[in-house]
Amino acid sequence: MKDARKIKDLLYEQVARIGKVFSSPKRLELIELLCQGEKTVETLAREASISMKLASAHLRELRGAHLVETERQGKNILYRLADKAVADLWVHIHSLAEDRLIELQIELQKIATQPNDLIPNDRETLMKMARRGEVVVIDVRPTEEYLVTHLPFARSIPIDELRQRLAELPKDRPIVAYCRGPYCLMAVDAVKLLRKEGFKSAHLRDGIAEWDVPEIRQV
Amino acid sequence: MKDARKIKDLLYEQVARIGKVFSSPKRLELIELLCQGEKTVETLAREASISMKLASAHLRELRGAHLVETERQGKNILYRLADKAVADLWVHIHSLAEDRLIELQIELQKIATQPNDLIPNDRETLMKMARRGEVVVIDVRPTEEYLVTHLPFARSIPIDELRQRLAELPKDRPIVAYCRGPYCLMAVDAVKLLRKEGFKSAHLRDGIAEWDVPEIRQV
DNA sequence: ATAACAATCCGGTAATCATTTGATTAAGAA
DNA sequence: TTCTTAATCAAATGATTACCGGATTGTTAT
Repeated sequence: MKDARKIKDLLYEQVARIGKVFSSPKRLELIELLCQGEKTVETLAREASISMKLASAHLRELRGAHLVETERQGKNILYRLADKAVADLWVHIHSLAEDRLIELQIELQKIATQPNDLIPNDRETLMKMARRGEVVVIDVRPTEEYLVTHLPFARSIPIDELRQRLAELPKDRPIVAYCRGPYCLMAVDAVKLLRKEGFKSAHLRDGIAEWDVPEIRQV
Repeated sequence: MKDARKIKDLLYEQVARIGKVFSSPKRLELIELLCQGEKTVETLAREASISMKLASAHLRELRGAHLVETERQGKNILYRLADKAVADLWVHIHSLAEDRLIELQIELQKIATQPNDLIPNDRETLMKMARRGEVVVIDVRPTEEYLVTHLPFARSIPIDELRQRLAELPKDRPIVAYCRGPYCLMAVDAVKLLRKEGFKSAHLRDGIAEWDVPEIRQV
C-alpha cells in the first residue's frame, strides 16, 4: 500500500505547516503581540525590535498558514489572529516549554521578582481580593491593548506613564502589575519601580492569553 | 535597554525549540506513534516507514527538546513521551491545523467513510451505547498498543487479524472501529472491510490521545 | 500631478535542516 | 573470543530558511 503512505505524508505535512510557524523565535514574539489585539506591521516590527521588512516576511508565513487575517486601513495594514485557538496554542506551547526546558526555567528565574507574601498567586483568591479592593491590579501595557481586553478590576497605567502617575496608587494596599505574559518584562519593571518608591507590589506572570485558557496549570 | 532585548530573545528562542520539534512531518508521525505507548527505534522506524538512521536522528531532536525519555532494555532502546502534555500539544496542533487549513480538510474528506446514521458521533452517547452493548467498539491497533490503554468497552482486534476474526462480531449491531487518530488509516480500512462483509460499521476519527484531551471540540 | 509613507516583492547570502552513507558503540548470543 | 543486532555518531549532500538591500505597489496628503 504505497498509496496510503503518500496520503499520510500529505496529512502530516499539512500539520507541520502549523508547527513551522511556531518554530521561529521572532514569529512567536509576533504571535504574542497579536494576542494583545490587532496591530499594524509597523507597530509589530517596532515592538518586536525587528525591521519592517522582516516583520512583513514573518507575517507572510503566518498568513500562509491561515493563522492571521489582514485588513487594510488607509495606509496601514492591520494584522489580527484568525482564531482564538491560535492564542491558545501559543499558551500551550510556551507552557510545555516552561515545563520541559530547564534552560528556560533558569532564564525565567533570573528575571523573576521576589514574591510578596501579601499577594496570592492563585487566580481565584486574587480576583476575590481585587473585587473587594484589597489589592489594586494595574495593567501596564499600552492603552490600546488595555482597551481590547483586560482583567476584571484592572486599572490601565502604561509602564511609560507609571512614574508620573504614582500618586494615583495607594501605599497601604498591594499593587499587582501584569502585562502581555511571562516573556514581557513590563510588569517586572513596574514592580521594581513601585518597590523602590515604597509600594507593596508583585507581578502576575500571566497575561490575557494565559488567563483565559481554561486547563492551564496554576503554579 | 539592549539588555532586555537579549533576555527576551533568549526566552523566545527556548520556546521555539519546542516549536521546531513540531515542524517536521516525520517527527509529528513519530510523536503520534509515541502517543500509543513506548516503542523501540526499530518499531518506530518501521511504522513511520523511514530508515532507522533517520528515525534515530529525529528522535535525537525530540530528546534534545526533552520531550521524550529513553530506557535501554537489552539490545533495544525504548522511547516514550516525557509528559502527557506532549501528547496534548500534538492534539492541539493537529486540531488547529484541521480548523485552519482548507487543504487538510479536503484531504481528510477524501479518506472519510460514509457516516452511518445508527452511530452517533458524540462521545457521550456513543459510550452510553457501548456500555449497554448496543454497539461494539473495536480497537484495531496492534495488541501492544491496546494493552497500554484503550477506550472503555473496546475489544482488541488488530487490523491484520480482522479478516480471520469476523465471526467474533455480531451482524445485528453496529461495529465502531478506532485506531491511533485521524491520520491513521487502520480504522478506515477496517470499516471498509466490515461493510463489504455485510456488517454495519463506522469509524471514530479520534484515538486515545484525542479522547482524553478535555477541551477539544467534538465535531 | 508629485511627494511621502506603509508595506510587499524580488534577488542574494549565510546559516540551518533533512536525509543518506559509512564507520562506531553497546549488548546479547554463539 | 567473535558474530549479530540495535542504535548512534560523523561527515557530506541538497533543500530550505532567516535576513538584508534595492526596487515596486498602493494609499494618503499636498
